[in-house]
Amino acid sequence: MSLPASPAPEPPYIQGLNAPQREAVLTTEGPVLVLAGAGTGKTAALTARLAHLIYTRKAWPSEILAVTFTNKAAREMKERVGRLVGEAVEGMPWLGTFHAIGAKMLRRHAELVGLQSNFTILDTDDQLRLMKQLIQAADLDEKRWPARQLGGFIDNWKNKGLTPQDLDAGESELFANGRGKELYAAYQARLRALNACDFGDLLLHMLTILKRDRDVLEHYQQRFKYILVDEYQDTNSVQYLWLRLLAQRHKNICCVGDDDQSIYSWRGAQVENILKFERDFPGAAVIRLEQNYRSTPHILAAASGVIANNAGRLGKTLFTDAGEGDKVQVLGVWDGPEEARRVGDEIEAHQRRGGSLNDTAILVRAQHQTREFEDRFIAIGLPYRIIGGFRFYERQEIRDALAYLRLIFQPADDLAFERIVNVPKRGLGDKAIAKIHQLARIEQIPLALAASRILDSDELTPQARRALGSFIGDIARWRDMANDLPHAELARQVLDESGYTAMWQAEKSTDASGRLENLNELVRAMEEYETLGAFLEHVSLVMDNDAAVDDAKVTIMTIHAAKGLEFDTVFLAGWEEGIFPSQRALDEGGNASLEEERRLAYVAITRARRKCVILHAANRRIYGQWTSSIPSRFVGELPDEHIDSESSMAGGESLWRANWSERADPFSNVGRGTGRGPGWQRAATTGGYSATPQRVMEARASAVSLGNKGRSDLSVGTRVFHQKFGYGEIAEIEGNKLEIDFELSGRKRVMDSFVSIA
DNA sequence: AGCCCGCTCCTTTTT
DNA sequence: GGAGCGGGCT
Repeated sequence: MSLPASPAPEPPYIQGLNAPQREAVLTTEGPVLVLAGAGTGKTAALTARLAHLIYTRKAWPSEILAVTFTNKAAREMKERVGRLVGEAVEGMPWLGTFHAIGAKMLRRHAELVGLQSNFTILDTDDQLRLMKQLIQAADLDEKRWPARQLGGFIDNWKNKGLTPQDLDAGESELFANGRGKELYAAYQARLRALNACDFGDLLLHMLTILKRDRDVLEHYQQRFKYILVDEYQDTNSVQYLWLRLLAQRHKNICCVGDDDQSIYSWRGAQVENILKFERDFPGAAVIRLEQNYRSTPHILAAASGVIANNAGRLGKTLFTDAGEGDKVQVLGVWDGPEEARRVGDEIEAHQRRGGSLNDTAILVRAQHQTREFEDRFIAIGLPYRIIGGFRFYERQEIRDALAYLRLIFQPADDLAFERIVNVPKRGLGDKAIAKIHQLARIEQIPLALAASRILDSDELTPQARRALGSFIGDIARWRDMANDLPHAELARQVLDESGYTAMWQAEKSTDASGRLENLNELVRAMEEYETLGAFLEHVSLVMDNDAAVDDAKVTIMTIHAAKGLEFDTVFLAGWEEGIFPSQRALDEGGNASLEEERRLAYVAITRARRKCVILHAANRRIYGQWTSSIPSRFVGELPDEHIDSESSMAGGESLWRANWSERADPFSNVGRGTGRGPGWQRAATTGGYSATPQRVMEARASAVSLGNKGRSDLSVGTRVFHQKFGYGEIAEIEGNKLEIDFELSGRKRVMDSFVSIA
């Protein structure tokens, strides 16, 4: 940039940035790769960069393409840029998620791939139903070739940028003995007929257009003077190809990312994209953000120690000015319930010291691990929130409601028709629906049209005919109303008159009221949108169900969901072989996926600002079976001088750690059984450990024998807590079996591992 | 048309 | 252990 003769006062967005951050902001021309370690002020630098481009008039807001992966990131960036540059700048039209931007472009050029611009964006459920139909139509056994699997392959192909025509025999061979290509093509044809897209299409169709249509490509190449990409390590092939094409003209592309935080390869993300950036964009400036503003030195050192075991990193050395702080705490416990109990205890103690629950999180590898904590926290009345699960628009009631609206606005939306033709129950069974399908297929007409035609025939039973007749009549009536009612009001009436609201009101289950609430929220949200189309786009692409952070609650979530977040205190639960690293990763992905698990561990640890507690249990119930487990290899990779270890079992913890430090990878030679259950469990029973150091076996044996001996912390008269039976007092002890007088449920005989000291 | 039972399969999931 | 699914029964 050109500098005035006398040093100008620093623009506000530059203040408070360190040297490399400034460099990331001011190096506007040419390709730039910003390697931003965890907690190094990446977002601050990114938003300042955007502000700088606008402030210095290098580009209008509408000439900057800024892509993120999450709506949350996009929203945050938009807000922060707005704050830096002021109201003068209207929101950046091309700042958003890849998918939102893809949809926006595709609506403008839909006809180039055989769609209309008002195409529907399908959710996973719709896709699955479609694929089931196609598998049936192809006369395949759905048991052998499940729709889910086909869906997975198609997703993968789309992530790689492959259309059906691009598939080679090898790819096609993956599904149904080489019929993959045919089914993929059939699926795409069906989508086109329905004027619909799935998520993958939003990017793939657009890529097809950019590759095929010079005018469109040149238009966007010209427009986007500057391109900015967040979380570059998570980009997949289509996204990469997109960016390469779009950046071709001005070559001002700035990618920000951290190869150590690449945890989405299973979704098609290619870490290679970030590793080969300098080759893809010759002359690229590489800037490293290494000063960490988040965590204490011990936490940082623990995380660095773990990630150092990965090969092929670009390499960064994080440092911090923060004061010492506590060491990372490693806690070995007896079993899952004790793990939850210990975490609960610590949080309650934190609360008593005046700490807030909002700055505390429990991070797990897999969703099902949240359950143990949920049970415990309900029992002790500790407020918590679980992040994850269904997104707003993935909820059954929301999809049903949207299906009504879709059918009203797009009579040809067969998927919507199928979804709600008998919801609520109208007495239209498989037989009646099969007949409608048959007619639709023969006549090549939409289901809704076939349904109204079939009413004129005597194909249906009188009962079915009456039901279908009134359904079709209702739809037509609502379609008329749509012309002069605001769409929120229309939705309200449709839900009422269709009996859909009544259906949930009649339902006694506990979640029915929540569903009614969701429906209300859906209608309320509609009011804010000009058109139904705008609303539908919002709901399927943008709307998330992040529960408002209203009152103080502990957050429980997966490590994946925690990426990009930070908490004062973080509990990392279930650091055991087979759980984390997950058995699937060890079995299927080889070293590459072990390294991804390790990056996950790195992400997990670096979420903590002040306090990080890592837990592992000696026994855990896996698929309903009690199994003994050994600590994760990642526990062994934590540098000794930065951790404090503690075990609730005599001698157990220190013995385990000794084993790990002796050998880099005691599992390198574990046999891969083909039986069911976790691999190490299989290995243990099939002798797969043969070449493993003896002491691992001993450690395992001691853990098991400890189990048979019973717990030393319990004695007759001890007051205990049991998940199912509540509080009680031990009346008798026999090995690891207890006789307990429960306050509410009387005397019961239970395993000691099921109780905790109250 | 709808319910119940038994079999199967279990990660992560920004859009 | 438990959700989801298909088959068979009522």
